Amino acid sequence: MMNSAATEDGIVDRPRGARSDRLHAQVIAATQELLREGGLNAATVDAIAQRSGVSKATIYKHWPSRTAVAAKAFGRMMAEALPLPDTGSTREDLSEQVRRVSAFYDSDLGAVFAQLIAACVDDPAGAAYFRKYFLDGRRAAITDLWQRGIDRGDADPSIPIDDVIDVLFGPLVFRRLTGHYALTDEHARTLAQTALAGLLPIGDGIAARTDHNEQLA
Amino acid sequence: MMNSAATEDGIVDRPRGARSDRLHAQVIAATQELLREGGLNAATVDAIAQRSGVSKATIYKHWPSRTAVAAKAFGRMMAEALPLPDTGSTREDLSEQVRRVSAFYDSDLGAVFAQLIAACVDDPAGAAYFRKYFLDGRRAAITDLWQRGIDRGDADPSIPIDDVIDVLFGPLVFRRLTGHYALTDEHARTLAQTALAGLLPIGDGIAARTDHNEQLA
Amino acid sequence: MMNSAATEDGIVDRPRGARSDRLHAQVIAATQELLREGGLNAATVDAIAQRSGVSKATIYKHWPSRTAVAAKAFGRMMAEALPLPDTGSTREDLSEQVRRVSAFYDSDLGAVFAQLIAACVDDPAGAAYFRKYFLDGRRAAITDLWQRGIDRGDADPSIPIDDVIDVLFGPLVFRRLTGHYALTDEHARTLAQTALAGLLPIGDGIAARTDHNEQLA
Amino acid sequence: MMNSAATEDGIVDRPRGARSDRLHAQVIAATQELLREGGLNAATVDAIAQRSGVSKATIYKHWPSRTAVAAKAFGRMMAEALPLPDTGSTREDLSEQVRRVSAFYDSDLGAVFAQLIAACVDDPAGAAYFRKYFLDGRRAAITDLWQRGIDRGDADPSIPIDDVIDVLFGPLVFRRLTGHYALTDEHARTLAQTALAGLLPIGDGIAARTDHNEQLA
DNA sequence: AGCTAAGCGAGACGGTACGTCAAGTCTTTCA
DNA sequence: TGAAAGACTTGACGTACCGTCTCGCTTAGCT
Repeated sequence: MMNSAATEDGIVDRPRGARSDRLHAQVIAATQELLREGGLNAATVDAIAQRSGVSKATIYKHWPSRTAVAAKAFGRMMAEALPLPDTGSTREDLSEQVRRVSAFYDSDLGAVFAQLIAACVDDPAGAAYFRKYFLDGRRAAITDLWQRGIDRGDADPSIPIDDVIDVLFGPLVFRRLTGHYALTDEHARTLAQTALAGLLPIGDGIAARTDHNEQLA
Repeated sequence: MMNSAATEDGIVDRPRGARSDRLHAQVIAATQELLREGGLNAATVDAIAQRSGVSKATIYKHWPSRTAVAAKAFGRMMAEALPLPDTGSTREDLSEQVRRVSAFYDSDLGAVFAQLIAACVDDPAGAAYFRKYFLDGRRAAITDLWQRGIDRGDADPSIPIDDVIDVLFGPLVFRRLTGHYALTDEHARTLAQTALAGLLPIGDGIAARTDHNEQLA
Repeated sequence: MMNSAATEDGIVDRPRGARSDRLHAQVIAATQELLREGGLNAATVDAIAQRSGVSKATIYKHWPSRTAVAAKAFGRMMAEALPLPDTGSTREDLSEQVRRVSAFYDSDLGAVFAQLIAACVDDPAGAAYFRKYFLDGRRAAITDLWQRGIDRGDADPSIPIDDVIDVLFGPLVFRRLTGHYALTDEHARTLAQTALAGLLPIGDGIAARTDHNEQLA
Repeated sequence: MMNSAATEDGIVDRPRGARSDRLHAQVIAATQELLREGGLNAATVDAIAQRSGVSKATIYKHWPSRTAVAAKAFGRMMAEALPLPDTGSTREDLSEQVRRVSAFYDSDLGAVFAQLIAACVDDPAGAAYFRKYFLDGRRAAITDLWQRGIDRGDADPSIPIDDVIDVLFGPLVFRRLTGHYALTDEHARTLAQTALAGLLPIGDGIAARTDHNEQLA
């Protein structure tokens, strides 16, 4: 399945050199165009090869699978999208971000996002690329935002950041993939509120948002 | 794409009659076997036809797509799995359920679940089946659990049930699909706690878990 | 390598039926065109599929390999070529036929013949087709010619027909393939004479052309 | 197609010098190993380059094509194989040689021989190498044998030597390539007898093996 | 009981993309 | 400066699976 040296996480150790880098960039650019024009289904390896002028064989030397190419191209493409809000309030920031991400998922590029996640299910190597070139960046951004909150004193440092991120955005991913609940701004706003406030009332055997770590003992 | 009358939600209005019902059951049974043996990839339409003794053409008269068949088979297969806990405490019940679902996602059949979600992305008709025969049942169960909490007084009736469900289980789906965070029992336990307690402390401009609807105004 | 039921000699037992027959004929016709236009190299499976309107997958259901398709197409194409001479003299007939075959090998279609033979070397299944649809017919024709000579009394029935054929035409094949000796009419005429007369003089411990079987004792 | 100066017959005029000679020898040796181990298909240019430690570019400076390399390697490899018999009788010598060559063609290296001939069909430059480094030597040997016969008086000097060789060995080549007739010792023996005695009886309007040239007039 | 028409089994088919392979060319780097 | 290393293009390969389609056979259900 893989035809190049690969590090343990499935990321291919691609050829080095100026020429190689140029080809690499051409492939990414062509893939981005195709993703924009017709989604993941349009970004076949043949189409990428043709559009980029780089041969299929070379593409398979640089990436382990089509999904990996698309994941990297998509990650680069979205790098500057969805800039973080900075209202001074962590609650506001997160709520706003949930709404923005919801709107994004509901867009054409959001469909590409869904296709990529889907493609990762049977392609662990591709999934590694998706995480490295898309997810990691997104999650780092939210982590920054959260850290600001901690510094400011309105975020609880004892909550695992992965929980923070996934409780806020996991629901949107779930909804986007199965379509069981519409990705409207209204729903996003409510979701943020629900997630941020916690589901159950205080005093149900647990103090709300205090002493988080203790509860695990 | 569809070769039978279909209702607006993509569910095919299949032929009626005893014979038809028998064939239907055979297909579902064969598909379940195949899903168990080799996941979604093993459940090709050809394989289902061969194993069930029902022809491909007939299968496509009963379902709009392969995904739809698999979704229904999977739904039936999982119907009795993951029975709801009933500890008397909503918090305990939900926390326990999050852990069970996490363990399920981490299993072989959890992989099938992920494959089905993935397959739904480019197959709206299949997605309708997945929702109808799998998701809806799951969500109804959690809804019941939540209702018990409301009746008991430890659940807030103003929170949209879709938020309840998705905040608790969306993170697990997200993690299962991209693999960015392991589905361990430890993580599940913590996640439940985080989701149930709310992310931010009380007094950050909002009262925790009270007067939920008001906030939307 | 083979994806259809195949008889022991490598000939695929292709689907039956009117539609199937029509497709079969289309493939053969398209292949013949391509062979004429650009030789074996032009008759790629993709090209045949495109030109014939028959899909690649179907072609591979009817034949075990590209060589097999080409061999059959070529055999059908050449069926009426090179009609046997009938001068009343076996010597004259054979000599004439050697010259005709030499001229044929030297032509464009002779090049295709050489390419087919070459392709058979690493494709036993293709070779079976080449023998069945091309060689066998040719050899049967020479056998007929030879039988006329036997009936007439000027051919020796004790000589194995395979020796007759191969001594006369094997040299031409050899020359065509390696190009070590030109396929001129002059050379063909001389070759026929040499082959027909025998290489060594009478009285070299063996009687010329008499009692063939005895010599083996 | 060719990247070095080449003489008119396709033989590359390779670089001179001690270093160059060493590289040349390494390539030939590596190719011989590969041919022995896995036939022509194993002797890919990449494999030869790797095994010999000589780069592909350098190989293409010394030879016009892969076939050419293999042909030369094969020729060198077979140089001492199949030594000529010398029984004192031309008939015996030739008959014995036909049997030896038949046995050789039926061996593993005989398969390589067939693959090389096949490869020459679409590679005139390679064919030139095959003739120069393999065929020519073989043919010269038979020519010597035949000359001994002429000197001895039991071979007819008027028969073109190319006819002698091709009538005797062309049939074996033909049989080896298409597999239409088995390469058994029995068949070889009979073939030699047939070829050496001539196909048609004396008195069929031509004197057997006499006055060969006259017949052409 | 026989007729008829829908339902069905069997499986051929087109389409589309996949990932692979090897030949031959070209570039970069090293000694 | 010449070769090693190896990246790159090209072109074809054979495979897989989807969803469609055609052809008879079967079997209800009606006459």
